[in-house]
Amino acid sequence: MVKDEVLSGLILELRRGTIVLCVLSQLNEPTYGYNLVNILAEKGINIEANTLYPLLRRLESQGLLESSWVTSEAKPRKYYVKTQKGNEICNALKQHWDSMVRNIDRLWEVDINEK
Amino acid sequence: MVKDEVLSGLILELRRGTIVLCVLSQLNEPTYGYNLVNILAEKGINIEANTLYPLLRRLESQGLLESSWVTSEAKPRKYYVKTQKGNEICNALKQHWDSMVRNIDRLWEVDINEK
DNA sequence: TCACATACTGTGTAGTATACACTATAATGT
DNA sequence: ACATTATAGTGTATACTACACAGTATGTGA
Repeated sequence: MVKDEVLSGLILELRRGTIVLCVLSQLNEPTYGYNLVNILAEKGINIEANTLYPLLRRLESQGLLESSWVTSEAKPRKYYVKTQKGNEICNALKQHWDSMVRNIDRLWEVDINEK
Repeated sequence: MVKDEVLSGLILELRRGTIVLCVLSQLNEPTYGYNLVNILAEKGINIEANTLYPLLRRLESQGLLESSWVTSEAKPRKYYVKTQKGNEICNALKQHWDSMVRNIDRLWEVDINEK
């Protein structure tokens, strides 16, 4: 069905951008990528590991996250955590998100003054 | 400030994808592009005309919209309206949007069972 | 009548991001 | 031994938005 293809493309686009918001929201505590995938999945947000890794690196290069390797555990893991800048941006982004959500909801309200 | 550049980039990405939803939501009645820009702007959603036009064409090529030129008025205008398929997809997308919004909201809830 | 703003649609290009397939390795369970 | 899971990484194709630019017609003020 072609309809489904179009729809899933649009859904893909919808998710886009929100992923950063999701990731940032969870990184108050140092967390490694693989774990983050699971945390988000539990909360209904599915993101592929190989989509997440480049994202984490990008956010780090933008100064929103900082990372450190921990080798004392069984497997070497790279822990990421929000920087102060990351925190500020996360908050600003969330605020923007909330207002976007309100605006979009309003689009479905019936306009009483129509015409 | 570099922070603002990063932030506006992320906001850009956040908007992305939602634009289709916004546009579809308003096309129950035949409307032309320029007018649609104004309608959305009134409702707090700003989109450049030259961003909208390619989008309308794309949605038409995907079968979600259909268009017709109206030349009887002062200026020739191209009116777009949702097709039935467009309507179905719009509804499905909105449903998906709502559940995404709920999931994301939940990310900010404090987890009582933490640890 | 000239200039300019505004209404209206269109196109081309660059930047950037996600998805997905693939590589790689070590531990753990069977 | 072998399969699976845990863990991180890279490269490429695809697709979209933003933005600058093009182009026409109408109305308006000087």
